[in-house]
Parts: sequence; C-alpha cells; structure tokens
Amino acid sequence: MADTDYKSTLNLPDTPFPMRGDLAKREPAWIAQWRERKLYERIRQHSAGRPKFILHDGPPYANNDIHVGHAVNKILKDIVVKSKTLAGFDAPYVPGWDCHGLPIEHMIEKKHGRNLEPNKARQLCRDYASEQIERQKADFQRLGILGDWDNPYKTMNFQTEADEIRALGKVWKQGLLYRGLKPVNWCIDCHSALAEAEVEYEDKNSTAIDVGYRVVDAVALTRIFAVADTRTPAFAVIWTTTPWTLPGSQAVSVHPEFTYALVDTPRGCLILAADLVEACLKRYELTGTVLATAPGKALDRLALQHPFYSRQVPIICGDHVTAEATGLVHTAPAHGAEDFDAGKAYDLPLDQPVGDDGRYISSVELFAGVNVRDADKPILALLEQNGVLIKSAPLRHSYPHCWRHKTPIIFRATTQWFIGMDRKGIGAKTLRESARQAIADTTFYPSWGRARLSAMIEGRPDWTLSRQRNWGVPLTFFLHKETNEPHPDTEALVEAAARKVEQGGIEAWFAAGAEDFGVDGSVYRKLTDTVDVWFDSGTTHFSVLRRLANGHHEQGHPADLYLEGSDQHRGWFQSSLLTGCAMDGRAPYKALLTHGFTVDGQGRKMSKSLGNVIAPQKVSDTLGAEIIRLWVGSTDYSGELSISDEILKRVVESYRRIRNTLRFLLANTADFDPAKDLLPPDQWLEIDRYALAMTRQMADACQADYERFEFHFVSQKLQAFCSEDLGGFYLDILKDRLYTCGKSSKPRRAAQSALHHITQVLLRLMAPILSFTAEEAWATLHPGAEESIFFHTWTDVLPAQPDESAMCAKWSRIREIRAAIQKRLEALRTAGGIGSSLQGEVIITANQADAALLRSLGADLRFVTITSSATVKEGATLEVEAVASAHPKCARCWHYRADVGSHAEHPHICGRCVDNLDPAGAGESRQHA
RNA sequence: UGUCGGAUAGCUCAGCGGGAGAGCACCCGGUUGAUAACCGGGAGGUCACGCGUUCAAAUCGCGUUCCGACGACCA
Repeated sequence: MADTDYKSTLNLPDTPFPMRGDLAKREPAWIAQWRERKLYERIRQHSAGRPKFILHDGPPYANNDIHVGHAVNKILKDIVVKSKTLAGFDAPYVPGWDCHGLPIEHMIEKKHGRNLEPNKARQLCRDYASEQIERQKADFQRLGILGDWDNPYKTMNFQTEADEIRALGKVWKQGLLYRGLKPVNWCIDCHSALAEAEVEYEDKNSTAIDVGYRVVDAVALTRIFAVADTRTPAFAVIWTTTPWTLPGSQAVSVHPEFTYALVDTPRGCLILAADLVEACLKRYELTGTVLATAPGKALDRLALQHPFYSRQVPIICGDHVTAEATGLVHTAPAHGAEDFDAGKAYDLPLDQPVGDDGRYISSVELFAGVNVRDADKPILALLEQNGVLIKSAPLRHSYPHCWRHKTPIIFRATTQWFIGMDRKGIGAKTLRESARQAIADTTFYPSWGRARLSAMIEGRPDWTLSRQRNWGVPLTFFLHKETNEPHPDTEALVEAAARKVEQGGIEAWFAAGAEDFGVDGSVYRKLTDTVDVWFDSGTTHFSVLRRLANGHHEQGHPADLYLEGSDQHRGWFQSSLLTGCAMDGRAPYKALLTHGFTVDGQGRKMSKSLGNVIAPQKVSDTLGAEIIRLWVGSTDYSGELSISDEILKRVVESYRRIRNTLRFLLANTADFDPAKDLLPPDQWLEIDRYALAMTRQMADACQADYERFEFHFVSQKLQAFCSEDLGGFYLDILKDRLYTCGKSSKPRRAAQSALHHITQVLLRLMAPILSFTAEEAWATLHPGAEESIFFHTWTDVLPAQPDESAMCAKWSRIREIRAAIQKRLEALRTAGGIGSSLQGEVIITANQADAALLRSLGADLRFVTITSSATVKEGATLEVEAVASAHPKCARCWHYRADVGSHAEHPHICGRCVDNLDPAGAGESRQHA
C-alpha cells in the first residue's frame, strides 16, 4: 500500500453542518419554518402540565420602528422564557403592545390636522397603531423571539379596553379615586395634564427676575420693623424664574422663622431675608443699609401691591420658603403645588389665568391671548415701566419637560381625577403603605432595584389619572351636573360601560348618550375624559393576566417576572404596582428584573447626530440576529450595555468558536447512532469520564446562572468550555482515537458516547441564547424529523458519576503537567528540533505523587501529551525533557514509532495501526485516553 | 446638589483580603486528517487616583476624579 492510501482507512469528520453560519441569509428561513411548523404552539403542547413560569411582557409603545433597546429587552425576555422552558417549566410568552395615548394621537394630528372629528381621529389612531404593531412584530420575530405572535395582547383590543374599565371600577370601589382641583404638570403641546412618569428634567434658559411688591400700608411697616419712618416706598422683593406666573400672583410668601431686614437703598427700602441682604445688594449693584430686622411671622398679612394689577396681595407665611435668592417667594396658587397649599391655608383666590392652550384667558388684563412662552418680554417691559423690576438675568437651569415633546411644561390648576396615595384602601392601608409592603415582598434583580422603587413610591404625589384627549380609555363615570357627585349606581354603570366597550371598543362609550345607560341626561353628564395611558399598561395584570383561559391565552397571576429597562421603575413597574395594590392589595409580580440602557463603545448615548446608532435591523441583515443575541447574552446588563462595530466584531469571533466546536462534535458523531452505539460511562475510557464530569459541572454552573438571570456568565462559560476544555484539551487528544481506531471499536464508540452527551448538553445550554444555531444543529442531528431543542429539558441529560470530584482533581493536575510539557515541546520546536508535537518524545521527571498519577495512565500517557512517546521518572521536582523522535513516522497515525515497518504487509505503518486495520482483530486496546 | 451603581489587558467580562485572570483580538511558531478551521508559545494591566486599616489590599474604610441611573432644584 502506498502512503496516501491510508487516509481512506481513517474515520475522518463528516457533517453537513457548515463551518460558516451565513446567518443573515439563513435565519429568515428558520423563522419561516418555525412559523409553518407552529413551533411555539408545539412547545406549549410539550410543556403542558409542567409548573408555570409567567413572564408578563411589558408592552412596547406602538410607535416607530424598534431600536437596540427594544432588541435587548425582547432578547432578554426570550432568553428567560427559553431557559425556563428547558429548565422544565411551562413558560408561555405573549407579547403585547401599548396602543393608546398622546404620541399616537399626536402623529395623527400632525398628519391630518388638529380639528378632526373625535371618532374619526380614534379610527385613524387605531389603524395607525395596527400598522406600527405589524412593523415592530416583524422586527421582533426576526430576532428569533418565540412567542404567540398570532395572538398578542393589545391594549386597544375591545376586550382589553373593557377590562381596563373594570379595573378602573375596582379602583373606584376601593375609594382611591377622587376628583379634585389642583396644579398639575401640564404640557401645552399635549393640551393635557401629564403624570409624573411623563415628565423629565432638561436644561432650559429662563429669565430670572427680582421683582418688588410695594408695601401698601407704610404705617404697618414702620410698626413691624419698629422704625420711625421710611421716607421712600418699601418693596418686598421676590425672585422667580417664571415671569409668566406673575399674572396669577396672589401672595408673597416668607418663612415664619427667618429674619427679614428692611434695607434702605437708592431704589427704595427693600425687604429681604437678613442673611441674603449682602448677596442681593451685590447682585442688584446697589448699596444699602439695614434699618431694622423682623421675624418673618411679623410680616404675616402685610398688604402689598401687585406689580402690575390693581389688586393687593398679602404676605403669607409658609415653611416651603427656602433661604435662597431673596428669601421671599411670589405665590401663584394656580401654578405650583406648594403655592396651592399655601393658597388654601390663606384662602387665596384660585384664579386660573392660563388656558389649555397655554395662552392667558380673555379675562386676564393686559395679556389676554398671549402664550405664556412669549410672555416674558411684555411682562418684563411692564415691570420695568412700573419701576418694580429690580434685576433680571438669564439663568440656565434644569426644568421639567414633556418627555414626548421635549418642551417645557407648566404647572396649571385644573380639575382632574387622581388616584390618592394616602387614602385608605384595601385592609385599611393607604396605597402608599400597601405599595411599601408589596415592594418588600418582591424579589429584585439586581437587588438595588428595591431601594430605587421604594424611594419613588415614598416621594410620589397622587397619580393624575385623567386626560382631556380622544385616543384613550374613557373614565366611564356620570357626574351630577350641579354637585359633581358620581351617580349612585356607578358600580353597575361602569360594568355596563365595560360591556358596551367589549362590543364596540372605546368608541362605543363616546358614541353613547346618558340615556343609553338609563341615566337621566338632564341631571347627569357623561364624562369624556380619558385615562393616563400608563393606566392601560399598568392594569395589564388584570386585563391580560387575569383573563384566564378566556381568550387565547391561559396565563397566571401574579406574574413570576416583569423584565424591563431601568426607566420602568417610574413607569410600568410603578404603575403596575400601584394598580395591583389598589385592586388586590399586592404587586402583580413576584420579581422584577431590570436592565440598563444601550450606549456606544465610548459609553455615550446613541443619537443620530453622533452617528453612533446601531440599528438591530441592519445587524440582522449583515451579521445575523444570532450575533445580537450573543451580544445581549454575553453582556452584563445590570449596567449599561455597550455596542459598537468593534464590539460586534468580537462577538462574531466568539460565535465562530462555539459554532466550530459544535461542528466538530457533529462531524465526529455523524456515524454514531445513540440507539445502537451508546456505551454506558463505566465502559468508557478514563478521560471520557473526566470529560463527562467537566461537562456536568459546567452545565450545573450554567443552569445556576440561568436561574439567577446572569446570562453573561453562561456565555463566558460556554466559550471557555469550548476553547479550553474541549478544543485545547479533550478534543485535541481525542482526534487520534476517533480517527485511527476501528470505526465501531469500543475505544471509538466510548469517545463518541462522551461526545454525544457533550453535544446534547451544549446545545441545550446554548439554545436560549444561540437559538438559531442550536436549532440548526438539532436539525442536523434529527434530519427530517419534526423536532426542536425546545421540546426537551436539560434536567435529565447526563449520567452522574460517583467519583467525579476525585477524577476532576486528578485530571486538573495532569493538565498542569501537560502545560509544562507543551512549554518544553514549544522550546524544542522553536529550536528547530520538531514540527508537530507527535514528532517529539518526552521524559517526565516528577515527584512520587505526580509520577504515580502519570503512570496510572499507562501506555496511554503519550496520547494525553500528543507525543509519540511519554515516559515517567521519579525525581525531586517536575522536569520535562523533550527530544525529537528517532523513529520512522507511521503513514497512518503519524506517530513516530519503532515498530513501523515490522509488518511485511504494511511496511509504512505502526503496530497498533496494523491491529486497527485487521477486520478480524480486536483492534488496539486502551483504558485511559 | 442628594442617593445608588460602575471604573481590572485593545474588546467583553471574571476575581472581591495573601499568586492579576479567561475568552476574543494581537505577535511568533506548528499543523494541513475541524483548514476562510485547529494546536502551542508570547506580548499586553502602577486592577481610575489619593489616604487609611492590615503582617498582607484589585479585593475592606474614607476622600477625589470620571461615567451612568434615579431623585431634587418646580415657587
């Protein structure tokens, strides 16, 4: 036989599983196949009857295409659901969408104008939301997210709208809902009140002004300050950054405990907080002398002249006044929460000078029709003209903005519906108290989420629930036209409204008249307000989770997990908590998991102007969705998630390693039929059993990582396992046995048995993250079958071995010694002594224990070291001698052996190859490696 | 301005009181029977900075800087 012919006698790897994934091109076909074969439904069937794990989807808002943040969120959810499925749970996933609310209504207004007939507007909103949902849905599915995509929940489904009305009824029944007049966050562009969750702080340029309110009663002033006379007019000086609130000014507040000074200046006598006199005078560029001081409470009710109206306003006392600026605060009850409270205490008029559109109403002298945004200039001019503008200066400060419009909001007193935080509800506890308890009963991943949510609940004001908009679920109440009291049959009427909405959607409520509910329309009026859209998603635990087996879904309540970005502590986590506590006295979730936001490689936010935006659609189309999945799965999401082209490139490299390891496993078990060829571990070689032990430990650790939702540890472990334990050790050593031993020989079948188990475990462990690849490999293992990795669990795969820990200890030491050997061989190689390590022979000197360890491997030691000969000597310290073999190279197994040529029939191969080639013989015998 | 979180190799991340690590990238070499793969070796970090506690600190404490989240600054 010629040298080259021996190659055909080897068992070389063979598999259709390609080395390159070609992911971007092939993934869509997988997704199509999953849909056709109804993979999600079939997983449901396979997991029927198992304990449930309910991840309740936080609904993304049905507007705009998805960005990386969406991708991160959905992929994390998908990893959770899939890992729970593999862990032996029945873990359904029903994606949802948040459909009502201003942003959509605004889009429609932009497109079709503001004066649409309300029902027409609602129809357009509905259609628009549906379109957006379809776009987002396609992108989510493209990421490999498995779920009930044909039956998602939408907050605009009639059923869901109706159930939200029922939820509202429940909150009302608990006595937590009330109607009240008070200043709320108001967005001029929205024409609507905003909830806390819709307000964000941004820097704004304002004009900060110091305004003098002339003291009307000079006699009273001299009495208060115990001075003889103030020859000049006296002014109480206030400082404000919102000149537009001055038309609403009804008082000037001082702190009762502060000391105030009467300061004689060229501008007249100024009343300022004593501690701030110096700073103020400097700011005003004035000189002055303090004539006298008096406590704030002595100024109480001193009459002042409004800076440009004829009315007089009093000085009042309030603890909200701080020792800043002048120490006096102008007070407009319609424009601030504290002002409102102070106004209430002093029975001040609650005039509302600003209308819905942000313009002063017609009764406002001098400024009727002026938008508050344009009011600074005329007001300043007027103050100047009246000689009461003491100072004005631009100021850049942080100011509340509408989170949708990014425009500054105003405070404006309006009549709204609120959910009271401190009203007694279930169990005679206030909502705040229930929420506090519910937070204590919730598990947080990571743990600091608890402190964050608590702090928010402690500090938050009542929930402003009503909106004066069209595209939202209505507050289905009837109020008495004179008393504004709700109808006595409110509970029944809410249910009647819910039924109507169940049939015809929210449109049905708006279309109906009071008489349609048997209510006397001459006495009661039907509300047309809608609820804050946060109430929609905040009640999905009721409208979606509670709807057991009624719709397409059978879900559970409370949910096991809510998983959202950290912004949802003030959003969905909180709105759901409050409605849960209001309705059930508990949170609708058992645990909360939160992830950070996505930033670029330098830690900067993604923005179009920076050009650092990474679109998930683009990554899917170039590198493949699998790469985004692996990126998510290998990032610590508790902080920020960095993504950039370079980072993605690294992820691709890391993916290749795992994929190729898989390919090797598949290629070397292609001829292996576990039904016929699988050997039990006690018939394996020692190193195979060690490989099994390693795999088991790795699997245990990964499963624990999944359990704690720490997926990046899983990715890290899989990567390290493939590289170090398999590629760099076990598989490298195994090649000789797999290739050169008889195809069906016991040593080879033992190796394949181990590889079979490793493959099974590896695929299960990677499947939640690398779903496309795991399914592709699974299909390779089960050609033509209606199979899926997700029909299986990872709980019962690996046989346990009794001596695992001893075995691992032993082989760890062997690997350490092996590293020393490789170092020595490398030196020999660099010196030109050898090329391949098989060209080398090693003599290992080791202490007694190590020597015993190595000798226990017998003749198989040379296979572990991948040399042609390895012998052991006992000595004091570990030393390795490596030399080039003097023997000829076996043409078949490439080992350099003395017995090459000793068989006449096979003059170019070694003894064991001769044995392995003998069809009648037993083949070579191996015990250890 | 407050609270919390983070700062370890080019990248992603471990380590959390006693040797500074892994994977990927990089350099060198081997192999050509995992081959647009695989194996070996190497280089690369004053573990943000400073001060403390300790026999010993990346690891504990305090402070500083930077980054981030969340509050507040609404009058």
